Amino acid sequence: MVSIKDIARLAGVSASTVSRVLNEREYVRSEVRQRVLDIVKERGYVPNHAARSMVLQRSFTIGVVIPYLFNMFQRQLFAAMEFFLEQHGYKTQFFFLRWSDSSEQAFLRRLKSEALDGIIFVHELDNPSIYQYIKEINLPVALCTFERSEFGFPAVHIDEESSARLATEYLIQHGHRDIGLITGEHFTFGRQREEGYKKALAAHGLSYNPELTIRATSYNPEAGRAGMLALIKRKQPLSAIFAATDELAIGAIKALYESGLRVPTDVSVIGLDDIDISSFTTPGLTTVRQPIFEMGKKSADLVCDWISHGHTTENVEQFSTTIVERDSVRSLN
Amino acid sequence: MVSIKDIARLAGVSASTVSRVLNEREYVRSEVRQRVLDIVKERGYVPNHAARSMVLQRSFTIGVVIPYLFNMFQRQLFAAMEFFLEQHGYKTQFFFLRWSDSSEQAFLRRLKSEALDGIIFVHELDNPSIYQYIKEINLPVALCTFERSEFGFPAVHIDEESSARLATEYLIQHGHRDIGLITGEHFTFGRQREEGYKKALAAHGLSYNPELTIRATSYNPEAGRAGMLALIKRKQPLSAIFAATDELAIGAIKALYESGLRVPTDVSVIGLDDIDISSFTTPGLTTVRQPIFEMGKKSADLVCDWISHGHTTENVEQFSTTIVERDSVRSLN
DNA sequence: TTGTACGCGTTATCAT
DNA sequence: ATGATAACGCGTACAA
Repeated sequence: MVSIKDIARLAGVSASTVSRVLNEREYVRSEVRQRVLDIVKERGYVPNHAARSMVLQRSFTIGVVIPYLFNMFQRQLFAAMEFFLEQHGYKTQFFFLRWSDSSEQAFLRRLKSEALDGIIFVHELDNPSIYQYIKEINLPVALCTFERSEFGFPAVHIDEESSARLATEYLIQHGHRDIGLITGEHFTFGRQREEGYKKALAAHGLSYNPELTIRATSYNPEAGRAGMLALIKRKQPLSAIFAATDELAIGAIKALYESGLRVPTDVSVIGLDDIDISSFTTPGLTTVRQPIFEMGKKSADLVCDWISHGHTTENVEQFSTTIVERDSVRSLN
Repeated sequence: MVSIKDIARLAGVSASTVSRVLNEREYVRSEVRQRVLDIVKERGYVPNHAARSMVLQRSFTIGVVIPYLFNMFQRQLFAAMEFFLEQHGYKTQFFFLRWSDSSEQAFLRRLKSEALDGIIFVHELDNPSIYQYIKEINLPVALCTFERSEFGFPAVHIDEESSARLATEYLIQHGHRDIGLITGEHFTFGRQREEGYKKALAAHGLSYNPELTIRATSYNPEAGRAGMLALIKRKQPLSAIFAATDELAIGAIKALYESGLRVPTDVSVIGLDDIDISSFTTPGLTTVRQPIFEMGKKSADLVCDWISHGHTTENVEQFSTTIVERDSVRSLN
């Protein structure tokens, strides 16, 4: 492997000079600069990453913490992040976290040993001690799709409750009264979306029927399918379903068809997220859109800003959501 | 940041001893060992990654090269890889490649500066010079979902042609004669799957109608939808479609419904890959299954084996594929 | 404008 | 069984 010393020797200068050239500092005669550059190119020299991070005490790496079984929504999110992080000059290191304490502990160890320059959380942690640790060492961080105001971290998110309310009210406005909910028991957003559903009901004088709520252990299609099947078994009057995520909705639609119920003829379904695949389901899924790409960009910007300009408090950005009308909701009016 | 020297000082020993304890080498009195371990734990010391890689000349990192817009099949694949790579003690560094030469050049630069211990390609490269470079520096590598026998790299893949033939013959066995193909113009596997389709036709005395073939610019649902729409416009007799990937199939089904055609009543559809979502489409997608998880594991094993035991030639593993019967194909018999 | 010397945190080698 | 020292490749303060 060719090192800075090799280049220096070849160019007849010292390593410091090569370093100066490479880092575009002043005080280098332009003819020397050119000679060095030529040799660098000729030999295909590239600075060693480990050595740089050691002396600079920086890793040029930003960690992105995501669930091990990331869903399609998160997939779109972190593809966007990686893209913008690279534009900012950072490598992206993904941390796939399982929903367990030991997994979080392992993450903490890796965190310490890798000297990350910053972190983006796309995954809400169970254990607040990790947030606490990050705050203590003052590590630049941004939260994406949730927030924790008690730590004062920059965050980008949507108003979960209002978005869920938007979805539920769409159903109500289309004449639905017996509206079921499929959400998940984990994560704050699942509870917030449930809350939005209840508020929509209350605001329109509809009573909340606990028999119509399913709290799944996960947010994927399989959980949606199982949840819907369980809901059907309860034999409550039901004309529409609000699924807290699009993946849940996709599973619910599947279960409905398996049970001989057509969507939206017999039961209407609305989701929340607007993942890629939602426009390709049959029927197309009516849902509430989160601006995924923009949120990914913004969270990348937030960490990078913190790294270069220091932490400016009060930068929690709330993105707005909109209804995307497709074909999974029938109007009863 | 607490370093090995701090621990040494605190324990009243030298840094070498701490290092020996941490790396579980012999020649350390057990009482000293215990004292060091206690302090390490108390201070939460974790070895610095950059320093280790510098002295060991290893990064403990394996690069995984995937398309920037990875599909759901690849997503499942590299989640599996990350899992097994971590078990082998390696970090995973993802390289999202765009389909362009400049993107490949940028990859080459990163490759040099990061001193990877190995690479897994889940993405076939356009430019053979990169494979050439890797071969020259003898960097451990494994190919996943394709192979390049001219370089003698270990690889795991399926028999693309036979798998496509399997899918097409399934259609033929169910009485279909007018069978369309939607594949992609990029990547070897797209052409191989086309070849399998043609061979199946020929083997059963069916003539190949070029009007029934669509070569999309991509392999995602949107491309499948556009391809199917174009195919319908040609107004050829058509009772079934072989889509070269499940994502293509999902888009094709969508287009069919949009055009007032029902699946499988009017047109049957079969895919290839068996991605997660395929069991949740309506109707459930009949397809050919690639053993995704096993392939991810095997390719991780292959690089790790090369790293630890050197390159054993002739380790190209071909996984077999099987038909997964769901509801998107109608029997005409 | 350029070179020398040192240090970043760790491990391996050699001496004790 | 343990410690001192050199080395990995780079950036920077300081000397020249």
